Amino acid sequence: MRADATDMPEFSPRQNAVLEQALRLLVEGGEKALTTSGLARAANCSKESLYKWFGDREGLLAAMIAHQASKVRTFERSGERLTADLLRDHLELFARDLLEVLAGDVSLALNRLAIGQANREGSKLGKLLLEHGRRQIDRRAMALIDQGKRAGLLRFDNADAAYHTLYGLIVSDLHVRMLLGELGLKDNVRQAEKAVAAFLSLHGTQKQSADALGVSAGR
Amino acid sequence: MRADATDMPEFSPRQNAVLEQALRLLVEGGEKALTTSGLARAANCSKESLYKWFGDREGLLAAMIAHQASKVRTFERSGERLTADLLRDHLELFARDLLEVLAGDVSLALNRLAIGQANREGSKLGKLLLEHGRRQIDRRAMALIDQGKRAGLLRFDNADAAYHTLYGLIVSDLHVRMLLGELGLKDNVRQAEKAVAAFLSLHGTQKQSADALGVSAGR
DNA sequence: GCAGAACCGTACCGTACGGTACGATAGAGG
DNA sequence: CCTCTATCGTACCGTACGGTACGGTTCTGC
Repeated sequence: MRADATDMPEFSPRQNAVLEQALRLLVEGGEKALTTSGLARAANCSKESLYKWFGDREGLLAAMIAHQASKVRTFERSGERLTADLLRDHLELFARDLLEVLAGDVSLALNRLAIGQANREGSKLGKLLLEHGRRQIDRRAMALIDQGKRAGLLRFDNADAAYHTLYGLIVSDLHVRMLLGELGLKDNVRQAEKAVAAFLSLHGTQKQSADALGVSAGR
Repeated sequence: MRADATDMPEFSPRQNAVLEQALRLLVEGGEKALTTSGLARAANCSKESLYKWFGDREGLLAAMIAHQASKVRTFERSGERLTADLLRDHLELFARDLLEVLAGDVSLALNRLAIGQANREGSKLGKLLLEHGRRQIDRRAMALIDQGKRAGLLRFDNADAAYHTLYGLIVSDLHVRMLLGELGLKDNVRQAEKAVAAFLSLHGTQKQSADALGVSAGR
């Protein structure tokens, strides 16, 4: 289950159940629906226990983020010999997963919560969300494009910059739009394909067919 | 001043001054600092007037967005004959302006406010922010890349998709990171250059030097 | 079977917010 | 000079939140 032994408290099953209820309340009604009284009622626990377990409200929010992050594990299946097609497949899979994660109810709700809490410089929640939520996905992508470079399929100077390019091509302003309440894409798969095609056109070592880039006839 | 006669109420000078104070409070202390009592105190007006002018708290927030949007006007200087260098310059200028706008205190505060308010499907504030705040910048970029295509300098099937590609290359996940409390880029200019170089590599009709793409030696 | 801890449900407290009401003040118009 | 309107400052109200306290109940270890 848990690959790396990242310190962190870890919560009891009972506490996890309460955190799950908290996430449900947050998803369904936004931050204003997540009150201590409401959570105690929904989770059949006492407010006293909430404060005993999580300290205060901010501690509860932090625990919710940690709890949610602990549920998401990315399998790093490296090993296999990379070909151009295989690299493209993995990149597209990553893109689809990324789009799916960002569009998830819980992810959107937690991001809205942390963003609403943040002011200029220094949101505990924001930092926590970035570290816990992003680290997994970042590592997966970085490992992938690094592998692509070692296999001679990608070329770039700065792996971090290349990753940000990939991220931007996949997500564009979609994340912010969804955070603001807009609906997601109709076709994540096509978006993933187009983003990866563009990325390979920029950083791939092999000639890319222009079809998937949408620069010639078609669709 | 106002180019297009977009309906909308427009506020009196006094009301604008109050809205300016409201923005200041929001920027300095986040949403929790923007209370009706606090605003009345800061702006030397009565709460009664606030409710008379803006209806209720949500009306006030909407008025703040409208007020801020009314201050941002993009000059569409078209006309001139486009060359490849000119197109690149204009794209880079657009990229720099976009990065600067997104990193602005007021923009971040308003986006945080609207996002914090939003839950799944249907945030009045979110829709308002998207329409008022984004329309200007979108139109400017669309006009630019459309012009580029007519001049034979760009090629793409879907102008909207091309614009989103440009946007993603420029912004990547920077906007969300800043919304979460992270600091902005150290060098907006370089980011703008790299993004435009990548965009031209994808959709330009002329060969792009690989230098600016960061794929060869040279930092 | 019993002691102790953990926990639940409820009641309670102080505070601060959104929104309303009211008397006082100040210009504008005649 | 008088009146009307707009606004200010303050006081007020109901509500609902975060956080605490307490008695009753269940669970655990011995």
